[in-house]
Amino acid sequence: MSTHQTKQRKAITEAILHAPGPLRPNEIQSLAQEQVPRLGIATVYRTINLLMESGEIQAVPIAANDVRYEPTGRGHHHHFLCHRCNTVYDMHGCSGHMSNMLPDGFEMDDHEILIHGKCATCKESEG
Amino acid sequence: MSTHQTKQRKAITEAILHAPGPLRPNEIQSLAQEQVPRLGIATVYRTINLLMESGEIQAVPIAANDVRYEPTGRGHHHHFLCHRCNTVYDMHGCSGHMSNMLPDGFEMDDHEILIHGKCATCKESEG
DNA sequence: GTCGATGCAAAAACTTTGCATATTC
DNA sequence: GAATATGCAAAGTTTTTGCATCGAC
Repeated sequence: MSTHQTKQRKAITEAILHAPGPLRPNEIQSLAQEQVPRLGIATVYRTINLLMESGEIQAVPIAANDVRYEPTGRGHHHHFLCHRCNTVYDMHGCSGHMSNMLPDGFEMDDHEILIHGKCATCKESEG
Repeated sequence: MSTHQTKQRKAITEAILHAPGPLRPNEIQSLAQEQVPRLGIATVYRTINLLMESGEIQAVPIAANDVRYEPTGRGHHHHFLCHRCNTVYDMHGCSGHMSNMLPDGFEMDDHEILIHGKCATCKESEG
């Protein structure tokens, strides 16, 4: 199965690529609608699933009923969730010592870290 | 608002408490139905939300459309998701050096780590 | 007996699918 | 022109809410 390059797919891919952190499906739709106003949510979900299967993006589970999507290929990084503004930020500089937690006989492929707290912007505005 | 002690709430709480790792709502229902066969899913969700508000349990986001719930008070620990059997295991022994990733001006409250891989049972059975 | 909790069913929210039309190659 | 992609609407899922009844205190 080959795929066609459409303005919808381009707008969706670029929205995800240019975002500073992972986005929710409805956020992806809103951003992509700046390029394609009539873009439907079904196309967003279909495109998300295609991009997931092709490995171009990945899901970032943040909380109950809150999954966001980000491009693969930003290098190894982790995430910060601000509990005031609900933004997820990318963080770099993982020290990587995880294997001491691994139970005997378990095999690790990957790991993800989510830090919870308050971001600099929210700290400033609220003290 | 005070709360009543009911066999439903007891069964749900005990299902979560006695599980070896975090559970999905439908898994909680199935387990609790061993004590209360007519237990409805609405009661499960209502109880999950109550227990979350009171801080007795917490959500563990695992993947898109996969949140599980576990008791607080198991001490600091993290999770392992087996991609063969889809079980989530608790892991202890976090080394805890996260702050080197924290951007300037950000404040960290907590962190969670999810390791992906293959568990010992699946490794044995599949090689 | 009062107030909170439950079960069921309806509603809301989120995600996927079917299908006629439109777009890409 | 053939094959894929889209938008819309309908169907599936998951989670929440309304309400009459039941159960705890």
